[in-house]
Amino acid sequence: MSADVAARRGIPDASVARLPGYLQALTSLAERGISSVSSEELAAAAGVSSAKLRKDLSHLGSYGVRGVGYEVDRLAYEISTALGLTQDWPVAIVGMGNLGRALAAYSGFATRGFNVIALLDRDDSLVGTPVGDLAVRRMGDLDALVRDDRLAIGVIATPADSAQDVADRLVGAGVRSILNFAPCVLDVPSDVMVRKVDMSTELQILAFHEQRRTGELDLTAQSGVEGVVAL
Amino acid sequence: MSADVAARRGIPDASVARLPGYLQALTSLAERGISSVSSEELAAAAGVSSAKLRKDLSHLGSYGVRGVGYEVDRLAYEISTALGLTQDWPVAIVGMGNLGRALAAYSGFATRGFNVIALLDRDDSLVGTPVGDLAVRRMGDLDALVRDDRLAIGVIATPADSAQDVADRLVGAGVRSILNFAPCVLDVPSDVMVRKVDMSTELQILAFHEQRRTGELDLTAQSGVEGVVAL
DNA sequence: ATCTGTGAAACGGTTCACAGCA
DNA sequence: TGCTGTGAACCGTTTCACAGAT
Repeated sequence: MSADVAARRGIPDASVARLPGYLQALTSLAERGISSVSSEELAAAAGVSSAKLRKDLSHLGSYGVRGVGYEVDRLAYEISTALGLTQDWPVAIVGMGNLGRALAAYSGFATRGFNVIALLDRDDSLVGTPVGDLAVRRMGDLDALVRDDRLAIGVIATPADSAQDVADRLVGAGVRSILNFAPCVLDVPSDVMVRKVDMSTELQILAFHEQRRTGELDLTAQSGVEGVVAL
Repeated sequence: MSADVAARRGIPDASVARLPGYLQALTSLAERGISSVSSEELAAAAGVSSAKLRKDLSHLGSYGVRGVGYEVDRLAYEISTALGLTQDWPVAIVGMGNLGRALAAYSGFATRGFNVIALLDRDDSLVGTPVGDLAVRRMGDLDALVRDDRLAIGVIATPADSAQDVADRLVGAGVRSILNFAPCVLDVPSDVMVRKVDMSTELQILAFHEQRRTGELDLTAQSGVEGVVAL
């Protein structure tokens, strides 16, 4: 009755999220002149278990050779194809503060499949300022970018309080994939995909574990105690 | 027989990862003068389902009132305590390239529970350069930072090829929590926690879904076809 | 009447263990 | 023999649905 996930070209989300890591590891292996890997070796390089790696790759097809392993170049090509990186995706970065400028200068974008075609800022006094190879443009240019340059992905690098407004403009212009660096939740239509990157969140998760670790010393003495509340 | 996870103060990883989001939402509500929320409202503000929110909060304790909801300040305090944000965590950023400088200038750190106490770079010619309030220091200062300033969290903002070396030095100095912005896997002892933030990975995940979407048009005509391979 | 807190069911993802192929 | 590809068991997470508190 319900649409079978695997049947409709469906790779599980968790697998998709790991494919870039495999691609990174494969690229690194290729640079070192290695042309063939076992699932064990590639898994170690990507920081996952070999069973997980094999299961992930099985969703793409059968590109390994039993008893031998995977050909590095071939597998890298297949993963690139699965991720849609055989074409270059035009990206626009919105918000030219510290973070936005750092992202604009980041060479990792161009490395694999992405092309920063525009830098935008809501503040018209910044418009025209050169940042790297590009000049800052105004938000109003968004529609033209989507129409003429097939802009597909927007990166929000603004403060939290203008992020929703920027998201609305991106969506209005036809962008349906957003990478959000602002520390807030974006409200977008259900057909728009948002991924969030937030360093405070990551640090807070680290803090949780760090705190647990240092607090452990006091607890080992009296095990089983549950009702200890600090107040 | 096996140690019960929940009994030993164990909050599930998935819940911990969402607590910062709840805290963000609560802070935002508090700023708007709202002092009480239902699980439904808070869940909407944090972008999750209300059932998930309630289950997450239930791991911290019973801080809501049935028939009423949660007191904003109280819940924010409880989550802060659970995350270990009642104390300020000293953080060092390693790598003073574009990204490192942007992170150093990022005000979001100080906002909640973190204090950037040092900026480091392997390149001694950068040592002494002022970046914001701080001057760049040499890697050799790490031991002193851990010993004298209780440095607990290291942020790696170097290129990929020096990230492992930096991680080794951080671990050697006694840092056991690392936030890695370099696009590579770090090899560290099992008691060291690493979290990775990688914008290329995030963009590649977006590209996958974007590609799926545009490819969909061709597939809708002939449903159920599985063996279509682009080669 | 309302909304939290939570067992129980359903789901998705991971790990196991081995059949299948070179 | 060696390593991939995969059904089946397992485990953590999410969702459901309602008992319990105010």
